[in-house]
Amino acid sequence: MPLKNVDKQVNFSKLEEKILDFWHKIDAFKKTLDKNKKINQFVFYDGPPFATGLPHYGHLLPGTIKDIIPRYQTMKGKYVERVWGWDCHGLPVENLIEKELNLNSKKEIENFGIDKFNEACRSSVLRYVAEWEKTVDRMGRWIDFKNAYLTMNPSYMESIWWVFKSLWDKKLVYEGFKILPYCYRCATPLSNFETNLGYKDVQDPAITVSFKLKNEKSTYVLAWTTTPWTLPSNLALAVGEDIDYVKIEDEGNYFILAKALIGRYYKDVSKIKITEQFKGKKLIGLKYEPLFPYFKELEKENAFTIVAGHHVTIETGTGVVHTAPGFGEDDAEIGKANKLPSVCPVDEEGKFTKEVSDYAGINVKEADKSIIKRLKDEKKLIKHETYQHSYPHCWRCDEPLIYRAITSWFVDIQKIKQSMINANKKINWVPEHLKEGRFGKWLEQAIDWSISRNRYWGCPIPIWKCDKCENVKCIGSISELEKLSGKKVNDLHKHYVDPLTVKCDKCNGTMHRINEVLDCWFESGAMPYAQNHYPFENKEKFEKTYPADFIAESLDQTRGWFYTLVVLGAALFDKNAFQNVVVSGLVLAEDGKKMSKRLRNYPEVDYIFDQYGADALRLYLMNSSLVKAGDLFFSEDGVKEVLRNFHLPLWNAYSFLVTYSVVDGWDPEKDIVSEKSNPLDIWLASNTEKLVNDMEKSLNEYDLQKTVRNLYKYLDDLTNWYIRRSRRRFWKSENDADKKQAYTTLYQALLKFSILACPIVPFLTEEIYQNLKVKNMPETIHLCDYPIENKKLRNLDLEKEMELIQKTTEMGRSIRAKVKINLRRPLNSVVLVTKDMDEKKLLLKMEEIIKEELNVKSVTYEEDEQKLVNLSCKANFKVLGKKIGKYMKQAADIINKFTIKEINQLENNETIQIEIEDQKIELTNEDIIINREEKEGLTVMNQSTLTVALDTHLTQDLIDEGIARQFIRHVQNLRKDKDLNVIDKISIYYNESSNDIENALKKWYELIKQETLALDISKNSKADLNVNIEDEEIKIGIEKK
RNA sequence: GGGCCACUAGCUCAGUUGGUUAGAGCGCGUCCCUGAUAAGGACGAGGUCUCUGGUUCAAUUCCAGAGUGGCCCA
Repeated sequence: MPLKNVDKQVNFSKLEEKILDFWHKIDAFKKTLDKNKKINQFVFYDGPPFATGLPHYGHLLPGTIKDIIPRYQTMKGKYVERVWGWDCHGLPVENLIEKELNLNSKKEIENFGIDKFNEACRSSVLRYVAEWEKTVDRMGRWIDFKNAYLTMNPSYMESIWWVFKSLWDKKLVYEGFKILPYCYRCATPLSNFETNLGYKDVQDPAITVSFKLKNEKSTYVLAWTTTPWTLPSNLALAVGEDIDYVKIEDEGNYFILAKALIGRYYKDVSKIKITEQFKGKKLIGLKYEPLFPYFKELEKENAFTIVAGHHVTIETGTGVVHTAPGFGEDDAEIGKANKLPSVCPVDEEGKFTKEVSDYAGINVKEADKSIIKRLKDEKKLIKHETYQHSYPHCWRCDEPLIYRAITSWFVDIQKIKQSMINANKKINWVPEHLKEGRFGKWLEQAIDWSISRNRYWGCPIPIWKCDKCENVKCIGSISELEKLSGKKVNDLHKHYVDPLTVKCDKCNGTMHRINEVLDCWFESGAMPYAQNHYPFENKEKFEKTYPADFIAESLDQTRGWFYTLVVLGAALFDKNAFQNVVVSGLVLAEDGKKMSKRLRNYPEVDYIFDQYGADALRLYLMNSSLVKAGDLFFSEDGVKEVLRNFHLPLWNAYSFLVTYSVVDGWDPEKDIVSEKSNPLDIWLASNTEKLVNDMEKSLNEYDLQKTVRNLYKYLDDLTNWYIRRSRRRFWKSENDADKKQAYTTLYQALLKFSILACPIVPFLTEEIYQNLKVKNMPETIHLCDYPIENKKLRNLDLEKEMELIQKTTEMGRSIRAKVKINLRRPLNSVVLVTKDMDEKKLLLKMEEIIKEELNVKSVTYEEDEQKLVNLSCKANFKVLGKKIGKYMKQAADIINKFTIKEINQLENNETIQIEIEDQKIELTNEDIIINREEKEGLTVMNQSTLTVALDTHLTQDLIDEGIARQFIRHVQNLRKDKDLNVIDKISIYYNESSNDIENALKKWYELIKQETLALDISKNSKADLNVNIEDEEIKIGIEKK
């Protein structure tokens, strides 16, 4: 069947919607999966997003990458299962439900009922699924939503238990006290990645208080803190061993502080009396009186002592650090090192406990003020300031975090760190620097992973503890729990499993589950196992699909999913969970700020789809450093540009083929010819194979930016060289052999290009394919095999030749521009000057193209370039530098002064000897670079060995032909203005004109008729359009016949 | 405070064994071309390759330090 005519006025967005319908109708995605089912797997894992928000560019970006690579691999014959996943658990969901149910604390949740709360979470966690599916579908991403894994499914959670138990059995889980950032409103510790979400600049009170030394008269050590509420828990003071301290006398009292910080407390340093100066070492071991009475008795246990601390600096405060081991990481470490006790008199909700009797029940932050007031009254407050610093806040409720000792469950990262580092060595990171850089560094300094959360909607930690004895049991499956509890278990959520008790096998006591649920990152990291319900089901399948060949997410997952995948992979199997990872960067708004709904500083995703389509967005995102973890300022103009630079040229090339083939009745079913004799055709075919090669290379390297650029480059060659050069071959009226070859070539090029580009721009290429495909070709482009380079079609010489011709004609055009002779006016000849015989041979071969491109009657060759250019030379630094090293500079000076004679000698492969500091250096042709500079006043251009000169001498014939050509052009414009078809015949009219024009028209009468499809040309008053030919106004007009 | 990345034309970015005329696209200016093209092309202006040191015959490139920005960690 001949090709179907296409609409030149194309709406790409509408077209995409049509294609989407088509895919749905034929179930295209499924067919591409079935094609390679179960053979040759290429394993892809999808990282689960939360469905609590709507998808945005930050999702579409990795989503596009996650679509392109699997599409490509599918076309390479791989079976690429793509199953979606939803992250269901965790604080984001809880937070949302709390707001909706107007619950403001853990107590309120518990009063409300954990069961009701959890069910509320369950029922609304998937609220935006429909929107997600719609958007993901619209962007052209193929992925299976129907079988999506849910982290809240019992089977998924059971696998999580198995994972946990495996870690437990390997002794990789322990319970410990850790100082953790803690949100008292949410009553839960936060993971380190969560903490980091909420750093804010805030002002806190900063007070300096005095600690009275024991056994020394009126002597006080000054310490500084921004958390006054931790002072009741003070158990030590830390000093730097090598820091200089001074004792100062001030109105009968003595104060000790770091020498470097005196200025903070005394404006006039000259007036103060320093009575002593010493290193911090001297202070260590001294005892002081507790500031508050609450833990006085701990003095027996070594509290209230001055100790050494590595973290002490003279950056802030007094150089003495107040130490409360229950409330700071450094403090806790110091406490451990000095065998200090630890106290933590603050409850879950951030209120002081009974131990601190005066403030019991008061929120610690609120207690700050009265603590300060009391210290002031007791004259222990030396200074009260406000301090601005960056302090973490809860990312969900905005309350300031506090640091406190918490019972928490940990994964012992230290034990498996080496395995993680080894696993990382096997991972191919794109971009590469992440491997040893950000991710590698992160692994090296990884601390133990706190995996317990004191929350509700999550996977319960499967640990049961005995009420009476120390016995602890980890349960790793539903059946084990059923057996031990004697109850049927259908659901593993907290409100189902917490009531289940187990009889202690050591003391006959009752074992209850511990309170905590798992960090939801643990669940997403366990996705390779849990999505298959491994090891309870799908053992074989799992083994075949682990590790993944490919994953892609954005940079923020370095500490998230990438990390947890690596941790669990290393812990369970001593393996890397994925082999290749493409890391995408951040999509920022055009103003360089974060995209913000509130600021409306970016166009909505749907708007972009409607206006420009998904292909344009995909290309735009892929053709940026986003695909190498770089940032991008999203710009609507950028998307629009894609339409201009990719869609339209491709569409025009396609519609060009279709338009003419329809006119000629050319039919790809019957009229494909195998022979190619025109160099342009051979070149295009070769160039297409080059593209095949380039695409394969860049896609195998996961370099999407390069991939897109390959396409752009090819498209430019196709439209601006091949088609432009070949136009006439398509509209010559005889249906000769050359024309058939041209159709065949362009057809094949467009078809192959479409197939090559279809993983990246799946819609546009499908549309083109649907028209181009013939019998026995797959029903969708995405079922095609990805092309393999056909080396037989490659013609490297020709590729080079064509480059030379392009260069030559560019130079010629540039000369025309310079001397202001436009291309329409023919010239007698172009003179090509080259000494390079190979080059000359090529030029000879392509003479026809050169003549046409430059509109000259003949091409002549010249060897003596010195008529046209001045020769000079300089050293070839790269070559010569390697040979002679430090003599380079002097050699360069000598070479610069070489005369024509010496240059010629070298050019004729003779050698020249020069001498530098008694060193004899032999110079050859290779060691210099010859510069050619066009002689002034000549119409000449030079690039390396090739010089192009135009003979600008005009004859009457040339002038006449130029006139005729201009006349033709005006007529063609008229045809276009009047929307004539390319086959419509016309009559041409013109009015009175000078003899010059008259003569030219007469002389070129036949040419004009032929070019414009005119039946006749006559003087007629119907001519009404003013045009300018050779500075003369005439009127012309046409009429359709 | 530490780590990673970036810094190249007005804007967005390429630029690998270090080699002397540093590129592309967009934008701007001038011109050309238009029988595939809501286009296309040519030419031009526009660069201390962030700065300072070092290594080297030679540094945009390698090293060290500084600055600015982004991200991450604390």
